[in-house]
Amino acid sequence: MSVVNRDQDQESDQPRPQPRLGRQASWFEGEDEAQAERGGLFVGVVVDRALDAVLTYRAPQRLVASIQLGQRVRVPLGRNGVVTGYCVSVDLLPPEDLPPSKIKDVVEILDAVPLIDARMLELTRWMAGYYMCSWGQALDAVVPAGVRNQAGTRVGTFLVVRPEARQAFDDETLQKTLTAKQTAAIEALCRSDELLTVSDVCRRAKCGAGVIKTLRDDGLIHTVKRRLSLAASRNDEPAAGEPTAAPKPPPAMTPEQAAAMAALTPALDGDAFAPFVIFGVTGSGKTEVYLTAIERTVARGREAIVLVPEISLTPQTIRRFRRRFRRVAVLHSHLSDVERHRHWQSIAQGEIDVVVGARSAIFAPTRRLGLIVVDEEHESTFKQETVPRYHARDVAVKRAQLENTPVLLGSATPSLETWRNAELGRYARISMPSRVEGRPMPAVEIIDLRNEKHLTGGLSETLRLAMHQALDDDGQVILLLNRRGYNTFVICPKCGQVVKCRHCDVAATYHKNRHMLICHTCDAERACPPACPSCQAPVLHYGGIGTERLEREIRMEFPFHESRRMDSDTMRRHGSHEVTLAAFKSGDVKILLGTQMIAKGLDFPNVTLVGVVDADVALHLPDFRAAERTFQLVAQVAGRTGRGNRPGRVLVQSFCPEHPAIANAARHDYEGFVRYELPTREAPLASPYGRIVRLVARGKDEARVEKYLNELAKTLRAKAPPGVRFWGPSPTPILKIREEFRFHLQIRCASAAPLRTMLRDLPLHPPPNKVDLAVDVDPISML
DNA sequence: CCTGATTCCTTT
DNA sequence: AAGGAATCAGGT
Ligand SMILES: [Zn+2]
Ligand SMILES: [Zn+2]
Repeated sequence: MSVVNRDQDQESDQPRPQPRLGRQASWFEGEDEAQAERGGLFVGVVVDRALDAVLTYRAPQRLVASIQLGQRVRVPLGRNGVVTGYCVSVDLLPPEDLPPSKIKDVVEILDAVPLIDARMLELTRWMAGYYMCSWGQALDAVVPAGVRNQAGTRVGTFLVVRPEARQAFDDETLQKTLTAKQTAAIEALCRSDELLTVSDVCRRAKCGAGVIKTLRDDGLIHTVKRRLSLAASRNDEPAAGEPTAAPKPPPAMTPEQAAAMAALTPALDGDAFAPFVIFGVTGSGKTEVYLTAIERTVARGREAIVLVPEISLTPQTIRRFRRRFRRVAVLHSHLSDVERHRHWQSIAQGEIDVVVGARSAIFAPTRRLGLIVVDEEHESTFKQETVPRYHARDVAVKRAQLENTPVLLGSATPSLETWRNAELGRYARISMPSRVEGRPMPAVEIIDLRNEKHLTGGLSETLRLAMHQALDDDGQVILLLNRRGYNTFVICPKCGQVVKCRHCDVAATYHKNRHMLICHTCDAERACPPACPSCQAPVLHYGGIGTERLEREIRMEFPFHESRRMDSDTMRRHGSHEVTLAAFKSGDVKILLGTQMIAKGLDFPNVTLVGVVDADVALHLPDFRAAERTFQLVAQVAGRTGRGNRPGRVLVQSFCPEHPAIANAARHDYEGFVRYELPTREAPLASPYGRIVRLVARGKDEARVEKYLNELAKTLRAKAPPGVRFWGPSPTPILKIREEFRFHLQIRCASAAPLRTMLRDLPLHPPPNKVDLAVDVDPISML
């Protein structure tokens, strides 16, 4: 057991330092004067509600000595009773415009040690302003639940000998007044270096609890409460079976890697904000550059945070960091509250050099941050789709700015926002255009599905043939199809209606293994209807190919080659991911098929063929980033082959092979794609040329939702500064989700400031009852 | 004039 | 956000 922090002492006789208050009570009058004369400090408190104000409370005398910035406190709030909030400021005087009679007292301090520091307070305040949420909501995103409820700790009661009694015991005057058992108990307490509980003392002094009660009643000893960590052992790290290999000497650098390090080194050794974009093709060795940069950071006694998309947080990735660094914390989304709390504590304690994690790892409470790395910077999973709707990459840049550190944004296919920032010189660009060991980029062939005769089970003849060849040559095959399920729609041939989810305006997907229709939006299931729900026609047509159907096709076509499907249906159990990848790596499995989770950061030297079954999946979605996402996915997958000594082949099936997203991805030509895509964004003020705020109203009463958003749009339009443009209001692409109708309004402007001023008093136009309004700054999802 | 529902208002 | 007060619609 170890004491992790000091909690409220119950009967501590330590004198409390008196607050030194420069009393300038001249403007206190009458009864307010009495209030003010009670002394204390005035603290700004942000409550964990959607309440957009800092409320002032008074810390009474008994709390004055312990109140600190970043602690959580319990405060009375209106008629709601007592609520929890964060202390964000401590002042000698309350704000002048606040009648002192309204100021209430802080009831209790929850954390002996503040959960966050001043820099984190500043970061969250920025988030609240930028993403238009309350400060309290931003703080809630930063401090994990496990830390808030101190998961894995408990409060223990310990015995302490009062100083007078101890003195008397040391002088051996006390002993005369005590029985033998009592003396033994006091002696046990005085001799122990650590705090002892009642049962500890009983064991050591071989006495009963009654003896201790007598000593307490006589005032010779008293009790003290301390919060303890339950398991002091930290042997959950590293993962089982994972030898903590001695740090390996880094491999020799390629000229490009060396050049990248040369560009980074001054920033890594300095103390200034320095944003970089590392634009490196897949296989160019970006990760080695990150590792070397982190090494340099750690060597000067600073910590590094590495952000990686959740799906890339594979054992392979984690191993790479553990091999190189001793004190690594990995923060993935499946940690328990206790594990998360323990990691938070060790990071805050300075016991960790490198934090690797997904989105929320950007809030890791490092002590002396020296570097932030955001790998796969373009990934949309860095955007949180619930309040606060922050983008971890952008928060990373802001945090780097506040903490004066370099930040590295790495990608083979940078987001257009980041690319433009580099073009404008806001970010320094480091290019790594060639692969390590001079390996060529794989040849990518596009299969024009319009010319393919037989397209059974999603596979063209060309792709089938290529698979046979690859497998006959003892190579391995990866097939990507970014659609789960067996059939992606069920349609009535008579009336043309698609069977929809009962609660959403979405076509239901047929899952054969469960023989059910499942909604991919709300996960609701429904039985396969015996007849058309609209016109009662008895026969329904099942169409559209998902991974489950593709798997069946592969099993039939290649019965003697082991295949494995990897999507969120087959990877439900924790660890199955790892098992499947291990089976593929060992060569037992020859064909790996699945959704985009197979496209990330995996390195299989024996893969000689990668097939993209339907490159058009995301291309026609009603979203200005549809082409960008299609390009990114195809380009990422194309980089997954030819990493070993054998040359790789990539086949991409598409109905629109000449689309620049697909054609440029096939040529591994990022800049070619950018030259096409960027100009299409400029006129409509889409990102990166325009800043976008998206307002989404939703509710069960469709007319009510629509009416509210229309009225809101009207009032906003009336006071819109020049240069602000409105898109909508219109129904969202998915009109209904979980019985709620949704309408949205996009507001775009070349710069952020007019948007901000216009929306500053959005709270003056709140939605009516049973309608909710969501404000999404820099939206990623448009559905 | 009473009842339940809905909207408004405040929070330090 | 959430609770209480104020207001409203409709029935006796
Ligand atoms: Zn029908
Ligand atoms: Zn649904």
